[in-house]
Amino acid sequence: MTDGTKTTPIDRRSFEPPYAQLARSIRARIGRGEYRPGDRLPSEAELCSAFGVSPMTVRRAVAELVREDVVVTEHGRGTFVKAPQIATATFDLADLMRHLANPEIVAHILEARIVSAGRRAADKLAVKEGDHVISIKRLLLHGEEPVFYHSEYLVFDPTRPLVEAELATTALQDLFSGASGAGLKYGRLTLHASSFTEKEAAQLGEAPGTPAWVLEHLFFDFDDRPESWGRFVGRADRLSFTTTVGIAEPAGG
Amino acid sequence: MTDGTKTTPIDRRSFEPPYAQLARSIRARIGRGEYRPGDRLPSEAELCSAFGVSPMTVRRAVAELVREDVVVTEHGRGTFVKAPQIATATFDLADLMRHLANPEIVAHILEARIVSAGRRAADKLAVKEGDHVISIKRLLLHGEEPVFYHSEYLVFDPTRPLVEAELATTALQDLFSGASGAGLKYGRLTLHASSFTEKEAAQLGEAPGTPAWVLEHLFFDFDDRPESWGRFVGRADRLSFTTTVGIAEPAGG
DNA sequence: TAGTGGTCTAGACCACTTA
DNA sequence: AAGTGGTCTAGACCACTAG
Repeated sequence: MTDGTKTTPIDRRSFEPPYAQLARSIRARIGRGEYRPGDRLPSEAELCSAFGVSPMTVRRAVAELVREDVVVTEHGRGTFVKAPQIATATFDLADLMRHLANPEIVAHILEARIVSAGRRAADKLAVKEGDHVISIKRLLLHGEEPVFYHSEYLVFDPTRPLVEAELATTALQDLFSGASGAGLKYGRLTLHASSFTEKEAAQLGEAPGTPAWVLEHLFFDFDDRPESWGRFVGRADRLSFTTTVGIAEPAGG
Repeated sequence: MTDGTKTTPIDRRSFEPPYAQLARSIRARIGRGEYRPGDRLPSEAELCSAFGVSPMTVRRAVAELVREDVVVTEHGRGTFVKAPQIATATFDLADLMRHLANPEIVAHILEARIVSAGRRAADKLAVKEGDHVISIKRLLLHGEEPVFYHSEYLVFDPTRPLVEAELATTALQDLFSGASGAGLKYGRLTLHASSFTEKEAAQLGEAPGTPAWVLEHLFFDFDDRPESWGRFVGRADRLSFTTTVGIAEPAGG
């Protein structure tokens, strides 16, 4: 560094690769406040000579910090430390998964039959209202206690293999990890804050109007045709989504 | 490729760098179903010779697809196409930002004064119950219409510069982009599905019990001390979070 | 013009998997 | 042993920014 502050050297015998050590070292200096929001980091050339690594290695370390939203690079000017921002936070369904991946939770099929598509299902699945679709209702149980209600509609097409796979999916893990999705190209997920309908409340043994999460999913095949549409519904107060912006871990390294 | 299928060659005069062209090309092949979930991609060496680029360039392209959760690499085995997974979806606050970054929306300060910390605020801010803290209440208005209510508590410490910066923050943009956060190291954000309290409902002109989003935020300084704790509250039915898993865009390239 | 990040090359060595 | 991804080197040229 140009300021003469000691830098932790790279340990080439470590299991941790140099780019990761370097990223951790810079992250720690920011975390200790040695570089403050708005400050410019040493240039890549300086970092190269300070740590004795090649440019590509430095770039990889910096790229990692950029992904973490801890610094921002400006072409021709330098790399600058960012203040933690609410705006760029992301929440991931891992929180939901921790909740549901519990092996004690099982998916119980309440109903699986052919029905006439209602207006909304027909719209989502790009079929005509009244056309046959497959309806599957599941209850996700933790022991005796229902925790999520799942309602799903599948396009009724004997030439498509999705249905069998879906019906076989009683293990919740598969439902989420896409085991039945080998014929699917992409899906759109929407997270709503809502409250239980009468029907949902009855299934879950809750009061209608209780705050609820709704995770809606719509999957498409490789011809961009909708294949399935459904929603998970569960009590709001048992689940929240948490994330961190800025440098989460206490300063070290 | 080994199967003899035509590959789009790299255009070196394009504004789009080779690694991006290559990533797009592979993504398109997956999107067209030429590589299906579970299939192995050509090895990096094969991609190098097929596209006439160096190993690092191939790796960067593949790394991009890994980040997108479209493929997974397995050391010593190969790179494999993944089925779209619910489990790995992430939602980002950009949706909320689009909602709030509207220049017509302004933050109106309802109240800013020194109060005694209640139990919850004291706990979050690591002060004693009854200690002085600064309370700020804001109403986020779209024209005449209130859309979000914001309640925030700041540690009362004249040696800390945060307070002035926070009070000056009437522009909502700053509140989110961390303009007042130059002295902050990190923050924890939590997203709840909930419903309006009496007080919130009154402020927003809604009925108590209406479904609502709550975005809670807790920020720490460079000594890992809590600095501010607060929450945004808004109607649930005006906002949802959407994301995509798998290959979103129609096949091309 | 000098300094910065952005990209790429053409190899190298290693660790892991499979046969 | 052969093939795969994981990492790194030591440069190169370019585009952008600033004085």
